[in-house]
Amino acid sequence: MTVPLLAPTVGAPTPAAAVTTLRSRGLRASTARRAVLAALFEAEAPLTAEELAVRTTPCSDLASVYRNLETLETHGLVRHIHIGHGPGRYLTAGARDEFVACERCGAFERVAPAVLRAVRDAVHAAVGYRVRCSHFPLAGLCPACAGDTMEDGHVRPR
Amino acid sequence: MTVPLLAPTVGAPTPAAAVTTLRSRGLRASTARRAVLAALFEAEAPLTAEELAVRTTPCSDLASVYRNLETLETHGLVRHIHIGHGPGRYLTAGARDEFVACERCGAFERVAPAVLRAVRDAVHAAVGYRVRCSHFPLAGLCPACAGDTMEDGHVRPR
DNA sequence: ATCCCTGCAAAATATTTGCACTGAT
DNA sequence: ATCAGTGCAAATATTTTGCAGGGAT
Repeated sequence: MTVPLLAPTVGAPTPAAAVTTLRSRGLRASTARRAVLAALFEAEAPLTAEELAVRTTPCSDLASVYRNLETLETHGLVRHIHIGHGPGRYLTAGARDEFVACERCGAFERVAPAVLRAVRDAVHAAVGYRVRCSHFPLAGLCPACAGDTMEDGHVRPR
Repeated sequence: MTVPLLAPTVGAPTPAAAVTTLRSRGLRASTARRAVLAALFEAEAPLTAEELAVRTTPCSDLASVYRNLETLETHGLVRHIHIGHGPGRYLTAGARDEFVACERCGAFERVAPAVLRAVRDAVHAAVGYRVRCSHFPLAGLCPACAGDTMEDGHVRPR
């Protein structure tokens, strides 16, 4: 896939703007590509390739969805995150948001840059790594799942 | 796989101790199981199921390695982590270490609990999640890869 | 002797690739 | 008219599961 790890966020505010960007790079605005872009811009949450294929048939099939997501990602219009063990989830690349994800239920949400600044500083000072949670979210338990945690560290069975 | 998310760390200091634990739980100390345990206790770093299968043939095949890792994990003798996109990596469950992993080169290392306390506090205060980096490591760039980072956010091509 | 555990093969999940054809430019 | 991009099928990678036979207790 060769996703640039720290590509500058290019992004585009609308599908039309994305199409313009594509053309300016010498890429074609095919029906399948437009359909994927439209679905991503309409989506309220990050979508899997499978979900995108469903929403774009008969305009696009799964293999083309993957190929187009890769192309769009290479050109900074799309990016994806990995929530737990599940399939990758794609989103438009406007904001370089970072995420926390619940290991137990798969819930996830955006984390404010300010919070992560503290995280980055602590980890950088300790081990020299530059933390970045925009591709692999910070893992943990969401409030609801953490509420199930008992004193001894077990998770209460549901 | 149903790995208990917050199972208490049982662990065992040696393969022999692990065998004792197995027997006390009514499980059998089969040749394949002993071979997997021996390989994990000898390993310097976390191993993939594939690597374990290679190191244990002809004592154990890949499907049995997976089944045994699951059993051993359920009983708190083994655990695994996910480094980037790669296959899961298994290790003995003695210490409930947490990790940071480099998204670029796959390097990883343990993070001191004290450092993560700061991380956990910051994230819990901000979004209510309880951060835990023992299964999905904190992601970022290792010092070497971060050194390749240029001012504008690009990663310098190699 | 019981039955947990094994090997082998096939399935499941997620993603990638080969190839001939079609549509955007 | 060109050739980037497409659909379809097959391949790849990781992990799981069904089943009949074997070994630990």
